[in-house]
Amino acid sequence: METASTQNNECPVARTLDVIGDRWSLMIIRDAFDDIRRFSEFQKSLGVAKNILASRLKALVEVGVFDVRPASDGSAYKEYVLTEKGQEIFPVVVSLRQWGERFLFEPGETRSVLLDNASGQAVMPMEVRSASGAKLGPLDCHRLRRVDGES
Amino acid sequence: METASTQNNECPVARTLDVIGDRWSLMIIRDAFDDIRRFSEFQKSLGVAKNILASRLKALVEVGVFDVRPASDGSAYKEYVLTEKGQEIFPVVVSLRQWGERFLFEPGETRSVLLDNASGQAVMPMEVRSASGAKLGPLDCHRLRRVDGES
DNA sequence: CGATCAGGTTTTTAATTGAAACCAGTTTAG
DNA sequence: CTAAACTGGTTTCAATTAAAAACCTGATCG
Repeated sequence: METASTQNNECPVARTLDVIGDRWSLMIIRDAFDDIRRFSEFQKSLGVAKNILASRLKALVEVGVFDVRPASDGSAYKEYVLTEKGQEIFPVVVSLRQWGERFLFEPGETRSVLLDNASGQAVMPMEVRSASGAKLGPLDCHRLRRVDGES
Repeated sequence: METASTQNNECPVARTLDVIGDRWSLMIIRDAFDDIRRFSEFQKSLGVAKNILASRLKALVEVGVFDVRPASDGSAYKEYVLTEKGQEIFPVVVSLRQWGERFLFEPGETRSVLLDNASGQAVMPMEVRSASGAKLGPLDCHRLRRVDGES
């Protein structure tokens, strides 16, 4: 599944894409945020071939994004639930969603929107911010190669 | 390139992944945020086959993420620069990066980090927020199907 | 003028995807 | 209690896609 070129890459973006960056993984995770847990539910929702779904779920479990556990309804079947690591993908999915909402829909076109349960209002657009809270664009940042844990 | 199943999907996440959700597109865009502009620079940075790079750049230009224009150094060659639509992918790339930094590196391992030019400090972790500014987790939100522009 | 470089395209081969059939264990309906 | 249907897959095979390498055209450099 992983390519040797990106696997040991020191760029975190590359590593992330290697783990969850294929066509279906992020769709599966999106569904999981919508409380889908069982194989057949994922398959119905996504329309993906069962062999592909099986291989993706297996990979996502191996990498620690999902846990497999007995179904909560007491049946003998399994369910796939996001680990904390998986839940923390939420900002990625929301930023993908917001970009699509803004640039990929015609005015008047039907779409699904993400609402805050408490207020019923749409969530805020996500922004990159500096330590002091200022909004940062791509030109306000730079990458630096660094060893973690250095003094 | 696009699948019929996701193309007319009303889920913005699905549409976004259809446009920029393949193995290389987001890597190309990440490089663009790092001021890479020319074909040969992308190729050298990514190590991707030239035909794949060419097809991705072409698709990304068609979809309005990149503009092609004459090289800024006055030579007869081209360069690929992000449109506004492309620049707005920044939050997606940063959230991918931050997830990878947090979950995909061992302590002490070399990585690249993203710093604010002004302060030299790392950027803040991205968060999903409600209209009132409260941090929202996946359980605090729900999706709703809606027609845009309704009164 | 010849060599080299930028920016691809074409060809060929390898890997991945997806559809469909199949299958074992589980649950439900009668 | 038994047959039918459902769950969660695996296997097989055809078709699509990706990747490597060779090739090509025009631009630039020496």
